[in-house]
Amino acid sequence: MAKEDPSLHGDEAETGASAKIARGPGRRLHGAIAHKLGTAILSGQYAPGDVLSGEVAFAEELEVSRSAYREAIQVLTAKGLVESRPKAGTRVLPRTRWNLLDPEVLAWAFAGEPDIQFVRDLFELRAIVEPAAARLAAQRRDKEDLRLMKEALAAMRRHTLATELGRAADRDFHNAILNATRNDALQVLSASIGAAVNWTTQYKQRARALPRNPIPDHVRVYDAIAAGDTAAAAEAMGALVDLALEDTASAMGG
Amino acid sequence: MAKEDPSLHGDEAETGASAKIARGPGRRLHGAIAHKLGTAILSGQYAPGDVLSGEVAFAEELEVSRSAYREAIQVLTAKGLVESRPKAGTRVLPRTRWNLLDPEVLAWAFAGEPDIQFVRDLFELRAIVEPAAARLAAQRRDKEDLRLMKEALAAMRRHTLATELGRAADRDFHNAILNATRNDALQVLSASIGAAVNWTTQYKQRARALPRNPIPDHVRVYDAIAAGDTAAAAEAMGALVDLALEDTASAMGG
DNA sequence: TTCCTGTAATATGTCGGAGTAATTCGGAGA
DNA sequence: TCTCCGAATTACTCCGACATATTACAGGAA
Repeated sequence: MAKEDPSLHGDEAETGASAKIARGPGRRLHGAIAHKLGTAILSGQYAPGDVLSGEVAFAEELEVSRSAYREAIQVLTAKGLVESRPKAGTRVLPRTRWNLLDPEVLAWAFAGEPDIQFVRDLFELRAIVEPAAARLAAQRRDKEDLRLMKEALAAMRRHTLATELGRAADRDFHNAILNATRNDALQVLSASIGAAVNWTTQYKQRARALPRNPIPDHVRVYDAIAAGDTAAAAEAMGALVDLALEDTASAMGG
Repeated sequence: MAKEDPSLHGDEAETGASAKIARGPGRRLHGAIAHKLGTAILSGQYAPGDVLSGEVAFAEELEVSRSAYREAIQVLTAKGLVESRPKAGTRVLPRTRWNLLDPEVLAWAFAGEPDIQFVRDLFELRAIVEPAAARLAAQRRDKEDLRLMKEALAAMRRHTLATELGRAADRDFHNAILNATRNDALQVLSASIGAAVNWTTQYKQRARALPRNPIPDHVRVYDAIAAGDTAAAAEAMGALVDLALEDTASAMGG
């Protein structure tokens, strides 16, 4: 088994052979353990049905207390990744039980090499949800919503998408649209997917610099929403996500 | 899974002095605490920004050990409901941070009197996602998928929706459709929403007996998927969820 | 007033042990 | 030989006390 400690932290002084857990400044110990186990499960290192070696054995191996290990297991259980029962141990649940839309699970899924099929699924879901969100936004937006969108759009123009500020403005733009839908469930879902999908942006940028100027497409979405044109808003947003899909697909070689 | 509500609310003789936790046979202690706190938060008993009284104080009040309390807090933290920092206590996070699509959070939201607006949001999301799922299913289904749908449909005819067996067949039908989409993310999302929405079925039935025969509408969906007619499948499924929405809305007085 | 620093309050991490539930395996009966 | 049943084993579950780390807050200095 690979003893690789993927980017937890390099500031580990000792050269221990054990897979010791090093926690960063902000990160809590059980959080670090949960991250380690979560990424291991999401990356397929543990298959569904596998049992994580006993509580005491595992805690010993990681050189942490059983309490810390247990709290980490609680987190994984809460996300539907594992289930632990007396005598039987802690087993990895089938994939259908996982809360794949949980932001943290999504982050774990993208921590290593993301599964192409899963990325495709997410884009597909996004292509379903985002245009519908734009349609609702076109129905329900008020002046304040439009002001926020316009502001974000201006910021996107000033800084390009190549800068962190520009990407933040992009997120602001989409958040403003989601906010205008007045639908909490939709908002949470879309934010999760959006964050995960944006994780793939790094791949995109690695492949080649920004493939084209995305501003006009954003403006089209804004105009349609401002005009209250539901069909046009959905159509324009659909084009926007299709664009992102193409770029990412070509960058990932899918 | 159909988990019966162990109803740890009603069977409490004591009045007010101590909010003692009574856990059912299968339920673990920290699970019961998480359920109690989760429903309290979802029902608005704790507003975002409120701090849950100190760890020791709270554990004492509930007459449980700190370990059990802390593990419960880990669960809530994992679902984005709360955040705890040293000295500052455990605070309820703003609603936008909650994982509203988590099955357990959804269950908590529907444990008491469900928020009308939230129910409406969920139905809206369902009306977006399910037709799209049917469209994908029409594209990608194979013979095995169709066989499962047909089987579920037959079971729905035999038992009516008034029986538990009939409702199980209804779930099977929808699950078969989701399965045919070959999209894990979509599947998880739709299953969560579907389960939550079906929770409202009890309200529906309380208002009046089945308002109309839903079988023909299901058959329309099946026929469209079997024929590979994407547009018809989406349209038929849209009609189905609209029907459910109307029934529930009138039953809830919304 | 503003900034800094020290302290107290509170959550986090650790430990070992008792309790409990479920799997497993052996034995009895058919 | 097969099935059923009970007891031992085993691993999770819960507990309470102790040690540590972090940080909000207050009080003093510039």
